Amino acid sequence: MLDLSFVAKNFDTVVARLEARGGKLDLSRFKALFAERKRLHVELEATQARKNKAQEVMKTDASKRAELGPEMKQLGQVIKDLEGQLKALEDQLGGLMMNTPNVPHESVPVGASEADNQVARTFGQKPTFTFTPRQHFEVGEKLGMLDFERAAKVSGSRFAFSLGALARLERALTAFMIDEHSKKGYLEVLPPYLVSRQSMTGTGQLPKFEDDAFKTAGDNELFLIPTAEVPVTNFHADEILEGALPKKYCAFSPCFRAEAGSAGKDTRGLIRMHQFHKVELVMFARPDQSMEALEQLTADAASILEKLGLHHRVVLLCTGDMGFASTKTYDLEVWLPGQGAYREISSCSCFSDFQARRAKIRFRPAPGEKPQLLHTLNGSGLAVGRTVVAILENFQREDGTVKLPDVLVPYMGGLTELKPLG
RNA sequence: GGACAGAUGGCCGAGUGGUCGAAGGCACCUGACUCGAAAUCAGGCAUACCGGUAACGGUAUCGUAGGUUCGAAUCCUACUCUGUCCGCCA
Repeated sequence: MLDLSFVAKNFDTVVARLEARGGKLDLSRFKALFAERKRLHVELEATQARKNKAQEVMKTDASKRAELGPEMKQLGQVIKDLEGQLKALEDQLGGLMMNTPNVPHESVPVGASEADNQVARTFGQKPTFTFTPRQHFEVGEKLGMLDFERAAKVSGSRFAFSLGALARLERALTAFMIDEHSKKGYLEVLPPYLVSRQSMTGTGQLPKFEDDAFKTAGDNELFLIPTAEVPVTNFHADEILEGALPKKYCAFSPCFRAEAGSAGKDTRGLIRMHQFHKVELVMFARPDQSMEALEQLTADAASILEKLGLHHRVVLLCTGDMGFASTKTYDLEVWLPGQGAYREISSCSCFSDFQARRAKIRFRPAPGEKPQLLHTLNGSGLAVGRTVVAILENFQREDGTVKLPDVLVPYMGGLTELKPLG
């Protein structure tokens, strides 16, 4: 959520920068609502002050109580009315702001769609093949290790069974990623996979994107996490962090997404699932250091791809392609030779104080100083399922086997390649 | 699922319907003492908004939402959360 008074003071600038995101956003009511809120607020306070003065008299002079009583009661009613009006206004204003995305950072290129994103850097080169590389689902099915048909029978579309060494590969990748990040000072966290409405609101998934989430039926409403970002960022909700920043966490979790609105997209394979695994990096940083933190976090995520030997590029998203809560985002896009395309495997974002304001996460700049909102960041480090995809497509051989990256061999119990299940 | 207890400032914790924005302690800040530190002593120290250059003044906030009352941290109702015990359970 944006800061109300900041928006009020810099209205034209804020609107201009939000419009760079594209889409429709109507803030025309903002100014009128804000002014009316202020007027009501002043009036309410003046009335309350009058009542408090009279109250003071009654407190010391009991004889006036009977005399002033009825008038006080009436004043009380006026105050209640004003409070009601004020609350209605604040609800409207709040609703407006809850559905308003973050302001893009000045270093973000203005653009309408992913076509306007900028490639910041590239690692490695496209591998060459002496045969036509297959898509990952063909490789997986040929190995007998990937089963979409039975998953459809059991759960429906956008689910998969992994079997044998491929299932193990997913587990190995997870352990590898967490070990690498732990070495760099990220504290491993195993978070809850179900969270409250409040937590989903804190990180910005709600109220605007409720359709994208799975939630439990029944009285105890809980949401299946779409990413570990939600529980791990909210880990520090309503807190004042006293220690050194940035604080760094990494968390493995399954992620659940309804994928409403992506019907027809990536219908084959593991790219877009209702359930997938992800190792997430989360940082809490000082506002004056959050941009450096984003560079660091992005580099830390990319280092996994480097160690796996996967060709990829780092893309700076333009204003039109960023997520709702983000002020600046880098995507890591890995090369998939089977698809002949770069695909997102990690998204690293700085949210400035947008999430911190919603979730009330603050820090104390120095002992004795006032707490202030900090900046939150996160990024995938990496999406595990898509990493499996990348390995299958990049390291496949003509005979259908797949060479495993050297760094994973210890995690695979010495296994160096995937061979068809016998 | 059943029974009971609780929710107060950064933390702990006291609190009688008006004298409570709230005792006391810890932490923190400033000063004194000291070569320096510790200890000790003195003072300061909640947040947000409004007005004011400022000093300062005003308003709200004691889990959340309501209610009673001229007046609520204090009484009533509902809700949420936490703790303890019992049951069930990986």
